[in-house]
This record gives sequence, C-alpha cells and structure tokens, in this order.
Amino acid sequence: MVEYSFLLEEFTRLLKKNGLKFTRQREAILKALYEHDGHFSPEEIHRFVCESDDSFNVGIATVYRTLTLLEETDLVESISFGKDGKKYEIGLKKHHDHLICTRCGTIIEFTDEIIEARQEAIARKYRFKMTDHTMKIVGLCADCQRRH
Amino acid sequence: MVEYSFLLEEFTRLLKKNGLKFTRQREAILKALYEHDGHFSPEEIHRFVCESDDSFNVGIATVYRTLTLLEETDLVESISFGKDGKKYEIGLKKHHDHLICTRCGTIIEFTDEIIEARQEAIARKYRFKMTDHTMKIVGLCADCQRRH
DNA sequence: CTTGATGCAAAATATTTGCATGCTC
DNA sequence: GAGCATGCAAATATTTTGCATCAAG
Repeated sequence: MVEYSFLLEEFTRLLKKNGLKFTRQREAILKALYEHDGHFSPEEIHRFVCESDDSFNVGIATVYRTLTLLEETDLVESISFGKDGKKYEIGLKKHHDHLICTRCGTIIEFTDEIIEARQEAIARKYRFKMTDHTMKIVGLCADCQRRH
Repeated sequence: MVEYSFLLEEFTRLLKKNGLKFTRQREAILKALYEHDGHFSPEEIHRFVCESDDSFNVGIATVYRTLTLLEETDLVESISFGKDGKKYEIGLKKHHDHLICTRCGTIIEFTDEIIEARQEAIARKYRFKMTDHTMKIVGLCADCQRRH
C-alpha cells in the first residue's frame, strides 16, 4: 500500500492540473478512505468523516461529489455487488480482485498474475484501451459453508 | 443461447419447487429479457413489458420483485458499472465476461478458457464454494479511441 | 378455497441540483 | 477579489413496502 503522503501529493497534483481546489473536506474524505481498510458506501464514508471530528460538518452532497471526483482520477475505485449498492475503496493499492461471500458479505482480495496477463491480451484482441478491470468471484466462504 | 421453451420450463420447475406461482407478469418479464439482447435497467425492462401489450399493465414493483427472484435462481444475471446502476440480462447463456467502453457504454461479451480455469483454482485456494464469477474490463473501445 | 402475487400509492432510500455563502488560490 | 466548493434543502430518482384485491394451484 502506498504512503498517505504520496496519495496526498498525487491528489493535490491532480487538482492543480484541473484547476480545482484543495479543500479540507476533500482531504478528509480521501483520508477516511485511506485509514479504513475495506469497501464503504457514501453513507458510511460520510459517517467516518463526521466522527473523526465533531466540530467538522461535511454535507453528504460533498461526499458524493468528492467520490465521483476521486473515482474519475482513479485515486478511489468502486465495486458493487448484489443488493448492496456501490462501495468505494482507495485505489493505488496493488491491483487486486475480489472474492465475495454471498452469505456474510466478507470480501477477500487477491491477485493472480495469469489472470492479469490474460486480461491484457483480451483487451488487445478487441482493440480496447484498458483503463481498469475487475473480477469478482462470488460464492460461500469456508466459514459459511461450515455453518450452513 | 438456449431455446425460450427450455428457459420457460426451467422457470416453471423452479417456481414449483419453491411453492411459488407462475403468473402472466413473471412470464412477460422473463420473455422481455429473452427477446432483448443486452443489459437493461429495471425501468427499461418495465417499458419493454408494457409496450409489448398496451392492455397489460405491470407495476414497476412487480418488475423489481421478479428481477430479484430471477436473479436468485440464476435465470437472470446483473452487472453494474460506473454511474449507471444495475443492469440485467438473461442468464443461462454460455458463461461470458464483459468489456465495457467508458465513453459510449458499448458492452462486448467474451469468454476465455484460461481465465475460467484460474477462477476455479482461486476459489479452491480460498475454500470458496463458487456460485458465480464476473469479470469486467473497462476502457475505451476502438471507435472511441479514434473519435477522441 | 387457500395462499401467494399484483398494482397502487406511500414510504423509505439514494443521489443530484440550485443557490447563497464561504474559502482557496 | 475571482471563481470554485460547500452546506443546506429541495428536487429527483430509485427501490421497497403495506394493503386491499386478484388469481394460480
């Protein structure tokens, strides 16, 4: 995982490049995602930010706007599955895919070199300029199989 | 692609098995998905059904309920990407993954044996009982790269 | 007939937008 | 100071639910 300082630098660089402003709110949202390991809804992220500092009120609209912004710049990625809506996580991790348990919702991250290579080959075949790729394997995790 | 009659048979079998009823609405929704090749929002599917027969009014709530039902039985699958919400398509196709263009929204389906095999190996490794898996490669399609 | 299914409308959620005001740069 | 960003509340959009009624089995 990258250092927070690097992430922050990258963020300010991107903002500057696009004539956008660096604000306390934007930083807080990025930081909340950095500090919490996992996948969260806009609502949850909003709560993180508000809880981290009672005197600091961030509007939910700002969270949505900022997540959209962060996703566009790939600093943050989203995943969605089943009934649950979109969930966000910090990008710039080593690329990884997800195993998702349909019963308990556990998400396990993994990477596989062979799959990565095949994905690139497929994008080439269809003349796609690949900007991202995701893979989800859904099923029952070991625990839930046992408990069942 | 499977025959519609097979799909229908499978559907009635599953309904019976679970003590559920076969209704005109449920059939119409399944049929709409069979007849339209692609990925559609609940709203779009609702429109398909209503347009197919003016005198036949199906509530949007029924569409949501039926899609949930169909997805649970794997007769229908969903995919979601970017700003757009969940989109549904007929399941029971040969399994396939998706290439999605971020500019024009085009979705191309593909399959890759190597990836399929790796997915199974990974599920085994983490002791997951895999029930489904999906892969999305997102980027710019050939046309949009040119137009850009 | 019994029980699940439907349509409708209302409720609950989720997301976006307009606008006056506040903050970066 | 100029102009983007914010919070708020209102407007939309999306999805779920309660309930009287309908219809499949």
